[in-house]
Amino acid sequence: MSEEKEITIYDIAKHLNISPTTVSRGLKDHPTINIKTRKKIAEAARQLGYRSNTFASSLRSKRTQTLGVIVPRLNSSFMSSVLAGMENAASREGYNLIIAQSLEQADKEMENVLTMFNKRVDGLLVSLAHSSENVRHFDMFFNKKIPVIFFDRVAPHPDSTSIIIDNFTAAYQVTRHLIMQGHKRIMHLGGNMLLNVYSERLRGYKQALQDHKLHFDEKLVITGNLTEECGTDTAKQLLKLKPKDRPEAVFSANDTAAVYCMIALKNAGINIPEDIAFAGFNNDPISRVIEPNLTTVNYPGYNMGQAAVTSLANHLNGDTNITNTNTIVLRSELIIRASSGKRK
Amino acid sequence: MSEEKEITIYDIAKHLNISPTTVSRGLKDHPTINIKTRKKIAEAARQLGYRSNTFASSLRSKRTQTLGVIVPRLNSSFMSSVLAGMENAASREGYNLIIAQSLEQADKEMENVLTMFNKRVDGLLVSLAHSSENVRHFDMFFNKKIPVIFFDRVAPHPDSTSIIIDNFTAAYQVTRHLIMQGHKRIMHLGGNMLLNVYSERLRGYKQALQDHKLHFDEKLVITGNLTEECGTDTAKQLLKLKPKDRPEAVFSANDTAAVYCMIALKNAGINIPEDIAFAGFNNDPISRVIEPNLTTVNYPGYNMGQAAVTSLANHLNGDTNITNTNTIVLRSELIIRASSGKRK
DNA sequence: ATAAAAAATACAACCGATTGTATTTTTTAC
DNA sequence: GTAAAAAATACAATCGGTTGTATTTTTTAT
Repeated sequence: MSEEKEITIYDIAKHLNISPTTVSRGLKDHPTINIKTRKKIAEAARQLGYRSNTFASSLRSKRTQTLGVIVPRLNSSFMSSVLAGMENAASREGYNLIIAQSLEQADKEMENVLTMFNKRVDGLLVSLAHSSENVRHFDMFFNKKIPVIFFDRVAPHPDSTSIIIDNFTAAYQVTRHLIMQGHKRIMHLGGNMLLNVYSERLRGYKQALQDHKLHFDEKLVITGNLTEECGTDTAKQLLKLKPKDRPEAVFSANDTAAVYCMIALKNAGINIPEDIAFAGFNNDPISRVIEPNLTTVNYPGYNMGQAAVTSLANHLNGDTNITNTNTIVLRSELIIRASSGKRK
Repeated sequence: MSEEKEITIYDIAKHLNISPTTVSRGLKDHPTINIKTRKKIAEAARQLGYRSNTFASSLRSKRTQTLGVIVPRLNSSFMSSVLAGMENAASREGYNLIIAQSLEQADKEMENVLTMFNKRVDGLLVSLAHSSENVRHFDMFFNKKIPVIFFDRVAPHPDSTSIIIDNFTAAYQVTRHLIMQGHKRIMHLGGNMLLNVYSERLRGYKQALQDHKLHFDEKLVITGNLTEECGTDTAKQLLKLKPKDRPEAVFSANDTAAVYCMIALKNAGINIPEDIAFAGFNNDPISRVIEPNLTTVNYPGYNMGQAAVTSLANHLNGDTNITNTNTIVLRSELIIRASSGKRK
């Protein structure tokens, strides 16, 4: 049963004493091949353990049944959900995923794009790196009309579709919720404002303040990289202030920073939410472990991954044409937990 | 700038008036090609908008520069670290990753194996599904001498290498630590004992008890799927017992179950570690958020991913021969935190 | 200056399937 | 029975790199 050598159509041809052409056509049920011959070929193929060589055939055809995925980092709770959803949909649609990470670096992202291009992926799914200031490195895809879908961290481009949540509205709702809970001086801890996700959240925050006649104070907006350290540092800043100068609530653009900020404040004896309320973004697992549990926005990563791949696959199958679709907005939801409770 | 026709090495050759062979070798920095020629080729390639045709290349070289990865689930903290490490190493070694998840189902795993086989991956990296009772479905790889590396959830096989941590010793250390803290009746919350990782941890637990002259009580071993729910359920069981019958400490085979068990117990007014101490496994982010912080074992996922890919790549490059390597054991470490403190 | 060694480049076969065209075989029509 | 039409099969070029070996060019040694 051990097969040392790869079986080719030539082996089948020799075995049946017919030509390779007939075998090739027979294997794909070409109508000019006698039906009895086709049966014999199929039988021989199975018997000999033949498997088609996709490279040889792809040399001509164009499709690889492979999708490229480029993400900033693989190891975040959100991204791993996205990938799980993508893999699930891809598997269902008969595609494979080639995955690469940009590590937030624009040059690595460019490199990844090139690799995907050379690998002849049928389509590309991208969440942009921090340092990607434009999307010109995707032009090779656009020029060749290979579909590109941006998700989460997107950039507007006429030839591509974006899949996002409504960050503006989500942030608006978070902020409004905090306001409704009686908090007036609300701080926003945001990310890199060059990225749509963070700038939109800031915009939602501002709009909510304005709509509720609250003064927008520039000093209450801090931007950082939203890591653990960033959260801890923010806590340090807060602790330097006199208690009465401290904001009454903090709306962080992600859960990680919120949680580590909370931990540091709690260690300093500050009560949450009585002294300072908190809200985050993403609905990471840690948001349900921190005490008090963190109010946050559920970010449908799994669905986003599925949606992205499904759209792409439909486009490639010709079922729908994605070039007419500019943006797909997924539903997110505010999850209210104890951290955003009322003031004492 | 729009390129209708694909540029090939023949076009570059003609353009520079040299042979296609030289172009081919020049493009991959073959040392026998003059460095000035290489530069000229690279320049011409960029100018003409050349992209390598991987099909043609794979057809001839029989190598796809692609590694297959099959994991139970993509969206866990540990697995996403592993993948990040794998991607990092793969990128460095010039390989791409095709990733699929088995969702813990043996039949899905078999399907994935077949896909990877037909995609002609150069090697396979696998963490086994819960329900995989044997590894016969990998025989097509073994027969063809395509290297397979198992990591984390492994099965012994003469033709493959396993990359693991020393689960036995790690569990031994956790248990010993709990004993040293003064805990005597220690419960073990374990996973599917058909999997090496969980059976080894149980073994380490037992051995530590024995070495410290503690009686092993079968009733103190519970097995489950180690999910949040499993943790919560375990807490319910514990709460049903009379306080004096409760174990003094719980050693859970992962952090998720430990943390959710702790949360449920805390909600019921039980103090940790004064009433019951806890220790987990994996060093998930949640272990540093739960209060008290969870004593656990740091599981070097990122390193494991890197090590797996690096070994595979070295083997494929012929640098080392992996068939002589049975097992690679990575260092793990006990991380002592407050949850395993002394009894009141 | 010349032979030997090393470096650089070229030749040509090859990987395995596809496809337009040619050839052979079978069927149909008269 | 024979020519024309239809069906079935075969030939040979092709896709675009790769690679062992041969050839040419350059460098080194004597």
